[in-house]
Amino acid sequence: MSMKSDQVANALIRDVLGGRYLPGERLPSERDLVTRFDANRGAVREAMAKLAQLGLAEVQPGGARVRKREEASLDIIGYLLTQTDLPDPDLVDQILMIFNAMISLAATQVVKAASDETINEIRALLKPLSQADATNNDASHGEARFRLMQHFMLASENLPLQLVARTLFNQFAPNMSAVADFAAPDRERYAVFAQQLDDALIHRDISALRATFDAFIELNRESMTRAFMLAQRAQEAIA
Amino acid sequence: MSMKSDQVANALIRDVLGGRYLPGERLPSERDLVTRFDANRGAVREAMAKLAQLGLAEVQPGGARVRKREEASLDIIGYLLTQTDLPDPDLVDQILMIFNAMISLAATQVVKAASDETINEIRALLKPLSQADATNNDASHGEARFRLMQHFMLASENLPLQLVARTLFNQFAPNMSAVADFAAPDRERYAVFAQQLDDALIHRDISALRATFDAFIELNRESMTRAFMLAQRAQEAIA
DNA sequence: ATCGCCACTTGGTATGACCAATTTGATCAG
DNA sequence: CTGATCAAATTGGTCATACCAAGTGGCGAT
Repeated sequence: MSMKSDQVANALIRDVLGGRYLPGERLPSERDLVTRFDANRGAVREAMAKLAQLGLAEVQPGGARVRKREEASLDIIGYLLTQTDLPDPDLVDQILMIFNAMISLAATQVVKAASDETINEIRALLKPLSQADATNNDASHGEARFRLMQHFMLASENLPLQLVARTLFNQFAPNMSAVADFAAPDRERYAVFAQQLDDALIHRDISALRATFDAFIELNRESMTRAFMLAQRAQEAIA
Repeated sequence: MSMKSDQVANALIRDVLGGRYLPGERLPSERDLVTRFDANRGAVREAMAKLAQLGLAEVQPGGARVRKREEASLDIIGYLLTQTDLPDPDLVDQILMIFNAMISLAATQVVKAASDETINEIRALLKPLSQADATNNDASHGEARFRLMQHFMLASENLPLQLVARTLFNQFAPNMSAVADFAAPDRERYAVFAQQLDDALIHRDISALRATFDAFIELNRESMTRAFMLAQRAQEAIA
């Protein structure tokens, strides 16, 4: 059970992102929302403050107005993903693209500046991914990938980069459970990726690193697209 | 004059980011903050809600605790930049790095998918930057650069990418006024950049595009570093 | 049709009170 | 002395009510 102010905020966010209130339009007054949600004005105010902080509304004496979603905070992504039953594949693709760009940037920084010790730590994390045969199950394979990315992030020592990546991941992950079941990792191609990445790390070869991550992005995108198709089909089968 | 709740929030944010309250530590109770800031509890609660929404504090019945800044929202960047008189050069460098990665990604998407018309629109924006001589003043040169980047963003049609870039820019720009005066654009190198970018756009050459942006990043970084040194010196001259 | 004025609406703040969850610290059993 | 336990104090969450200042909108005068 969540707080009342959060319930109100979530409902309003859903309405705004769903297009019930269009950009520039006036939002109902706090006193009206009190009756609509059967809440206290304090709770409604906290909800409105949250919308304002998310950049979804501009609230002033006289009334609150909806802002364009392009002017909002990154934190609205999570709400956008939950607007529909199944997350919008295009949006997921775009998020993955940025996420990979962040990791690629982190990796570049690591190759440029990290100590040999750090490089070796990361190389150690590549081992579980370099075996093409399924000695580990899908879950542990996923965990290995996660640890690898996380280590790149930490080693980059770039706070805003970490914030972007974390924000995206935290909003992304919980919404992908419906699709995750259909995303079996392509171990062979991951193994190739791991091998190339290892080489790039050893020689501190930035362009090779970039090329490897580009291939990695494609791999991610393909498996995601496939998983989405399967999830879609499964959902239609129910209906 | 801003709202009381904002004043309280800003003060608390400053304290948290400044290390007055360490991660894991308990924040003062809302009732204590009421006396400390001479505000009512509603205002204090809205301030605490803002801290929670920024990911700086975790607030539960029983007390609020500070969270690690790595777990915060991207929206704290602006506050981090204002923590000191002059923004932290390292942080600025990191932000620029991400910002350029975003534009580079946007440009990649544009080259991959945009219509010829869009490509030509962007090429038109390159003209003011392709002249090495100072026919336009520094301000209009800056505006031309801004319009170029903005057009890439819009043309990418990638919402999360726009959100990341906008968030960073909006928090970054207002804090760089103290340094901006010392950042005269290197027109010659920008002209080279514009020419290479034009070629990459014409031939839709992604790798050339990447290489150009890499050079652009370096150009940005160098001019920023130089501007910071000059600003630092000017500030020391006052003191 | 335009401008200026005024009543009304709206958000911002302030008190005071009560509930539920958590924390705290004293107490007690081992 | 250590630990588990339980009751009291503390804390956040919600509610009701009231007042102020800033913006809105409609009215009438020009």
